[in-house]
Amino acid sequence: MRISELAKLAGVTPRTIRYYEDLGLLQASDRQGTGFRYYTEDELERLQKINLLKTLGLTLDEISSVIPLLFEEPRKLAGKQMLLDILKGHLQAIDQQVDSLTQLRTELQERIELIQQWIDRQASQK
Amino acid sequence: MRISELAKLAGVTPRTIRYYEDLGLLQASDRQGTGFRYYTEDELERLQKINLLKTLGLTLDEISSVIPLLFEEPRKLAGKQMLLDILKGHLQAIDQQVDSLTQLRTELQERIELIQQWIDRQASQK
DNA sequence: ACTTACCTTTACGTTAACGTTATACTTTAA
DNA sequence: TTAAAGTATAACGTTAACGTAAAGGTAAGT
Repeated sequence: MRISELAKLAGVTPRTIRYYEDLGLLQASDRQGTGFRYYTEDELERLQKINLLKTLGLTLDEISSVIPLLFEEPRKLAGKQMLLDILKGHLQAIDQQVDSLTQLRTELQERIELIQQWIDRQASQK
Repeated sequence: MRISELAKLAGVTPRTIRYYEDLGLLQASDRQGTGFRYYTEDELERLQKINLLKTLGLTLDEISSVIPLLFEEPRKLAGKQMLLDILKGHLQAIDQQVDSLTQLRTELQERIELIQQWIDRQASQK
């Protein structure tokens, strides 16, 4: 597929895809010289993963350091204990984020009930 | 306390605090004319909440719409069913984000184990 | 070969969220 | 009451993550 189709499927614009290519985040699977860029399902999957990481609050810079660890073949990554530590660091960050979200969730829930009570009380008062 | 102390406690700069004031996100508890701004624990708590929401990926604009619902007294919010719906929307968004994080967590975990196996295999091979 | 619809690069523009001066004013302590 | 340390406003600067417009190149069908 070409760039516009990929863009639609991923919910972004062609400009965004080219921008990611400049950053080294996403390469076209086929390209001859300065011709059109062609993509496959693999690039779509990778792009969707990038979008997911963005909604989780990561910058493109941070994503650049995580994405390879998720898509590169293990044997190319192996031999580097450091990478394992980085991944484990991300794991911890995720756990902490889940904790924060869970706490915020509780707080929101309490607030909702409080306001609901207020509404109910006003309704029964007239 | 004054602006610099609040800034330190919250891990931001004074500039950031004034910027939030411009956006209507955080008001000083005491202010005479153009004199110094004074803050209390309440503002610290609110500022920390803002920081939390930021790490969760919300923009300051989005935070502006959530913060009042968390800190305003219920009776001022009541009477507006709409607000309840907004809060419930945020609840759903949080649940979805937790799901995404959980899935990413699993993926990371699998990756870690894969790489670990590779390292172990290489170690036992010499 | 030619049209049509997309695509290419280049380059300047935009917005959010502050950083960084510069200049003047407030507080507090001596 | 004056010196030192912190703070005030105003205004221009910066970076990330694209948007947008211009000028030309490509691919596919006819």
